[in-house]
Amino acid sequence: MLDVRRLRLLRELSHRGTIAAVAEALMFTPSAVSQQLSALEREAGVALLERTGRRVALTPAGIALVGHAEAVLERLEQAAAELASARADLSGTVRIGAFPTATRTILPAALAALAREHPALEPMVDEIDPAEVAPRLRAGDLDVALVHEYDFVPTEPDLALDSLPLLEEPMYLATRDSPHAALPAPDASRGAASPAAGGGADSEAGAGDAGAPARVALVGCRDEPWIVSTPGTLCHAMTVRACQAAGFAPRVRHHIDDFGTVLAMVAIGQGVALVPELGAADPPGGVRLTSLPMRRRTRIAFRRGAGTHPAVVALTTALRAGVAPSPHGLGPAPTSPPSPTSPPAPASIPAPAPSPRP
Amino acid sequence: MLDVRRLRLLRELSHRGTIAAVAEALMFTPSAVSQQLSALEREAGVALLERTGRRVALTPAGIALVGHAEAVLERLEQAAAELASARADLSGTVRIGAFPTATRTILPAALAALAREHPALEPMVDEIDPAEVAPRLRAGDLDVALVHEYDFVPTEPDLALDSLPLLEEPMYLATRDSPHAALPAPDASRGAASPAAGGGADSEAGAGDAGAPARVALVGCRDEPWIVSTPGTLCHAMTVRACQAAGFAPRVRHHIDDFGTVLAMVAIGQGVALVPELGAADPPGGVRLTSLPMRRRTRIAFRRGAGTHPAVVALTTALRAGVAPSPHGLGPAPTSPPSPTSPPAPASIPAPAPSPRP
DNA sequence: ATCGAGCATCAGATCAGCTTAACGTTTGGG
DNA sequence: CCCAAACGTTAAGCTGATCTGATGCTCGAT
Repeated sequence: MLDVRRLRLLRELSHRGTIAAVAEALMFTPSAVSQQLSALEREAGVALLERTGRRVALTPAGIALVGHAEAVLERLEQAAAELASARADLSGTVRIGAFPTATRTILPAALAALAREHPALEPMVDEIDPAEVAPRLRAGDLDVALVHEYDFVPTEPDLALDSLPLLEEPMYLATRDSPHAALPAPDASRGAASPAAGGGADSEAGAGDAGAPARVALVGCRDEPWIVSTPGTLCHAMTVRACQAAGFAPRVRHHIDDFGTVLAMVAIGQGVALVPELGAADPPGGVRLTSLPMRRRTRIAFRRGAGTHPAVVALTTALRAGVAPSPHGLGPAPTSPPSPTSPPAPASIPAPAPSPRP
Repeated sequence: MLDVRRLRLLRELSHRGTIAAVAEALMFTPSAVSQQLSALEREAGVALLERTGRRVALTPAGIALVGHAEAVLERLEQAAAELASARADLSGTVRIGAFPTATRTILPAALAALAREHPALEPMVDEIDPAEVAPRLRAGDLDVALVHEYDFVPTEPDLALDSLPLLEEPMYLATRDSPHAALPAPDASRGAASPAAGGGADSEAGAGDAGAPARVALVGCRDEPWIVSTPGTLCHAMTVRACQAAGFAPRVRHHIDDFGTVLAMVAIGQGVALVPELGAADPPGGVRLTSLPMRRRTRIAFRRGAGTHPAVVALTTALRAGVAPSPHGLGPAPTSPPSPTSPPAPASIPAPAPSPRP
């Protein structure tokens, strides 16, 4: 009988590409992974890995086997979920991954509700960029994660993961708002003073192609210094891609992840930035927020098969309850098909942007 | 992650009922099985076994988990089958279980063809009663098995196994055929001299209810001594049930498994017997064979998921080729729906017969 | 009441699998 | 062109999981 633990190593290898990465992800030494994969090949009787130089690649048989591994692991996840449902009290720990903004805005209320409903359930939160979520969910480091996806930043599907929509929010262009501004006024300057008041309702082109109108708003800032997130994060990719789509490459001055800090920097004229509504809940004075027709969609991701796990259900319920009745303009995500085959969670930042660079 | 080896123990327990039986089947000591199941319960966090006196029973959670175990093991079986397909040469050993008659009649030709087509494949044959096939397939002792099922002997479905039809043959009542017979002549005495000549085509009621006509033929022998197979075998159950359905309990004189020997005993007047056509290919003189409207269906059984394993496919092909062009009256099984969800293989001799006893 | 079947537990032995350490190879950069 | 970092493999040693064997208990049958 094929060893499922070894199949799991193979699956990780198919995602990460190198044995060293698999080892790091699953907390082993590369030696152990190498030995176990060799053993797997031995019991399979077929070559699964092709040693090419200092790198390994999966053979067709290896790729096929990964498919079976995914199926088996999914079923085991389902079994674990059913067992957890059978347990009388919902106890143990849930490891939650969340991007920084979510940790501050939507998570606290959800955790409070969770503690009220299930006192024995101990949530553990990890602040983590969505780009790292997929590997850590697969590896079992995390059980649930809040991720977001932006227009312009495609998400590649992951067979091992599943996700449900949570909310959708508009994006804003943050510029300095001073009467004697040296900044060129953005053309589409209908900017609301605070999105918390006006809400997301004033974003004109709700769902259509976000390219053209966004370009109009952005090109006015093509010569401004930009404040973006740390390279490697999804938010960094988002800003760069949006600018590329508008036809220019942003001149980056600062790398700052926290949107509160970003807005403070904008207020003192250190640059412009793109911020999502949740990151601009309480903007400092002197910042003009221009609603863009780009949106950010936040989803709840988990391992495929774990969607019925009571802890996941409880957290999902708590998160939705915390989002739905909110007076904020950001509505809950349109109750889109909550099918289990809905677009999976994002993995990592892929492929270069298709737009040309001047 | 749930340990699949332990899940396999749980599945076996659900079939066999006692830890001791599981241990014997999987070549462990009861101690090891007990420890592993305890460990499984610990990692499940729920009670899976209910210790009731000196016996264990599965809890609802345990039963549910068995369902997942079946699914996981089936998928692993599929994976193994696909890997074997990817292997260039079909080599290794196939362990085949077959009932004695099949071992002598249909298996040799198939093994010869198999050796011709796949010289590197080494078949190992175990002569075994169909009643024991299911456990041994599940345990991995066997890879493929020839089993048969009789009218009157219901087969209980087994989620872990799958099967394909191979052939169908009529049953005969064997009685002494002497001019000055002290035996009462069977009413439906149209007996062909040799079934190999007349074939199964002269059995009147092909598929209909076999009860009534069979009763007519059998009741004439209600006072004869009977020769039946060893208790515990499927063939034993078949004769007893058929007689019960005809309204009497057979007076058993001999327990003999080999149908050739049975017919020899019939020829010298030691009793009467029910024999399938394959068991009566070359009957000795002095035996009258009366065709009955009962049929025996032979199937090829294997673990669910292994249906695409090249070794299984090769053996199935060889068996079918050996049966189809045969000049014998016994046709190949009517090409009934070869769906993978066709009636699974027989397990063991179940439930008492519904017919009353005088 | 006694016996045997079945299961749990404990101590000891065995073996699979992990880590450390050392080595060969490849590849990208200076 | 050369070097250093990255990657994978192998050998040796160790640890923990798991199996065996012995013991004790409970229950049902003779």
